[in-house]
Amino acid sequence: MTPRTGTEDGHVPVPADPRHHVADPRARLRAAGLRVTAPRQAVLGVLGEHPHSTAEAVASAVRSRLGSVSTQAVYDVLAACVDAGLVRRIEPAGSAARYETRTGDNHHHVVCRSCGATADVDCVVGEPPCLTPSDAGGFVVDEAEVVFWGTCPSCHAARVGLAGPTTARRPVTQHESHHHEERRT
Amino acid sequence: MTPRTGTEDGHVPVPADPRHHVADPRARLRAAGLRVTAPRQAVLGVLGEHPHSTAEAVASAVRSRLGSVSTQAVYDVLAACVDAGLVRRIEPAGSAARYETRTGDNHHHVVCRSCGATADVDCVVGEPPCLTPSDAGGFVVDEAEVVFWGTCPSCHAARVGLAGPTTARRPVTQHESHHHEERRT
DNA sequence: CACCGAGACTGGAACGAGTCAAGAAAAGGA
DNA sequence: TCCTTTTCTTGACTCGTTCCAGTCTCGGTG
Repeated sequence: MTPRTGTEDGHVPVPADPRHHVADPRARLRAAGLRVTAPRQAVLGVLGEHPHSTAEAVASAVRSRLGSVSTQAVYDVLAACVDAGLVRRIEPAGSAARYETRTGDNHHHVVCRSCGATADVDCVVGEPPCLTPSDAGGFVVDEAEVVFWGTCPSCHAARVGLAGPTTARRPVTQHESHHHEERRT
Repeated sequence: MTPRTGTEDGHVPVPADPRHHVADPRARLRAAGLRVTAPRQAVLGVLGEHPHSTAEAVASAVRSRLGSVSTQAVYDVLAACVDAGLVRRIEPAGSAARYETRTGDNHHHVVCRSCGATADVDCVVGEPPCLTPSDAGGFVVDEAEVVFWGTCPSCHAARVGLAGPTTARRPVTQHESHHHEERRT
């Protein structure tokens, strides 16, 4: 994800989007039976603009809107929203958890190995083929989660035209984010 | 840290032999060009017997064989083996990393939501259908990782016993009960 | 429209899983 | 065997996240 610096404009004028995906946070909170508070609206707003943000990224974005919000509050809000089904939490290996407001459809993700950028991928072949493992060893499966690993456009470009010095790119992944796998082109 | 130029790249992948996870640890280590040490043999041995173990589980199992081995040594060994392609590391959301000796084939996993038990699942429809997302948003994808979430046989039985059928699909990500382990395909 | 209680936030400490660094101990080729 | 290289031991430390206890506030009620 790209935590751009300039953080949004104070309020979202309901851009008349197709679904209520990007609808007014207030409305969604109410609909979910959750209290409407500033931190919650802010969190939903931020996530709407920057999907796949980490808790910390959300926290700082929220702070830049509201002034000061405790980290704990952000975690609480996120947890509450996840519980209520307003937010989905994904946890790609080797990085902190990321959150997004697109719920309901079981879409998947592509994650960049080098910078951690994440993008949505609609369900693979149209229908969920992955939902039926040939043999689940007796498990009762209720969800299939797919993560595609690869290289995002910009990292790929950087790598191809490389020879470039260590221009401080965005070291998004602090933990071991490089599982050198390759093979299989 | 971005995987900048080279540094620790260029490891020589071991010719993946499907039977490797049954072979003598010593032989495998040699074949991979790694030194043969007691901790390493023990780690591979343990993983052979208990696939999908966490680092901590491996550590304690190894200790019960060798007496005393530092946690750090276990992490080092695991990392070395992963690098050499002798061990694969998986990291299901909400639990610590797990390791297995079955490498080479890109198989997937089923994870039990309530106890964390993990089992292998052979690639879904025979061939990897998941490897080709319809639209990867410009990403260059090189691997697809699939995790099936559900309930393992014993947890399922337990649940059915005292409540209605599995209807509640809530994210049970609490620290799962310990040492509830595997079952093979 | 002030009141009140469950449910939100605050701040700080605590935790689990891993990583880093420096030195002691071995593995194995010469 | 000796010596170099790699591995193991200790122990401090980071990160992301959670737990706790106290304070504040949303929003339903009198």
